[in-house]
Amino acid sequence: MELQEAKLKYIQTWGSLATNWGVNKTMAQVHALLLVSTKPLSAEDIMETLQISRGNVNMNVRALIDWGIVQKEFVVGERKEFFIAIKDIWELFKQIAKERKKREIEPVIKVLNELQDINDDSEEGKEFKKVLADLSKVTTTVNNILEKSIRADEHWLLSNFTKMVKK
Amino acid sequence: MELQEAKLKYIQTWGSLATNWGVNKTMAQVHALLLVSTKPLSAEDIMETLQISRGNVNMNVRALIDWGIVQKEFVVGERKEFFIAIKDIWELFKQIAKERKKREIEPVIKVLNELQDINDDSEEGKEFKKVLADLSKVTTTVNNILEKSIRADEHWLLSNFTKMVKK
DNA sequence: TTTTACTTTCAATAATTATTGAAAGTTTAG
DNA sequence: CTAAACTTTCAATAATTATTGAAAGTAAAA
Repeated sequence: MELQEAKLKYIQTWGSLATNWGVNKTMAQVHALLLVSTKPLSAEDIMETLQISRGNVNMNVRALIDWGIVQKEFVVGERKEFFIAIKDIWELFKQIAKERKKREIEPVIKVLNELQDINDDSEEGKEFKKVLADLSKVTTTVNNILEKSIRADEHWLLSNFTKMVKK
Repeated sequence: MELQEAKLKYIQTWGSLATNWGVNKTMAQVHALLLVSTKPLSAEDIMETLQISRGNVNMNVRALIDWGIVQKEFVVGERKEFFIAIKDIWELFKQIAKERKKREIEPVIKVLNELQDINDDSEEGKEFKKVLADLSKVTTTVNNILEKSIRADEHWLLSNFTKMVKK
């Protein structure tokens, strides 16, 4: 397979996989494009390669910057902005873990806590409390693992994960 | 807070949280409803409680069964079908892990493997191969953890997770 | 200051995804 | 067998989400 062909295939595929996990297709493609680009890209570069509008590029690049996985970069002699993606994949993994924790896990923990105090001692009430408590336990455990992963360095992560899997 | 109020709030909240992670709102609500119900529910029960159509109930219950987290149950003397959700939260967690692994992680690994053999020894080619290799490494590691978790019993999971977090 | 080169915003529109509900299909009872 | 009680399907429609593109905003250059 040729390099350019492989890159395009990667970008396309990443986009369609993303939709399976509820991620905007274009956002995934922009990220994939920046990830495999050897040089910083401008909004125009992205527009051309992905055949999308200026507004769309702006929105999605902004979202990626919000996720902390893309950064602005200034090129000497150029007035416009360029963008690059974090290339260190473990760093990328940690950054995504951090954001998902904040956006997805923490709100769940908050809600579960709010629901805890129920004034009901019936059998049904007890069962409901049990379900809530169990959900809390799993969620908190997942949260703690993410927390730890985010703070860890690559070596710790790999060795722990590997240890876990081997045992 | 009263029990019924809390249950409804839980069902509602679960639905809106779900949309943040790309899960169909109704599907999440149906699951939440079955999870906190002390008895099996019929399609009609679900229709009434969530105020949705028969077709919608059928589609979403089917999807939940597909995910392996809801089961059909037959009630003596009743002709129609009833549904119950897996109540063991660790079992639920494992089942979801299993399905996500199959639906989301494995396709990624497949694509990354397909892209590996590129005929290009330029600097750019090497960099692209490096990105692919790194993506493979992270994905495979995550896959292995899920694999192990799925096969583990609750005690193993908890103790390992806890150990991991404490260290 | 004015012009130029850009970025951002957002109402309109397109594309996608979810939902309805009635008709068709299936199974059990009589 | 036929009728009744149920489940499933799916075309039509509603709701949601993504995208466009032109206008407004901003900042550097002249």
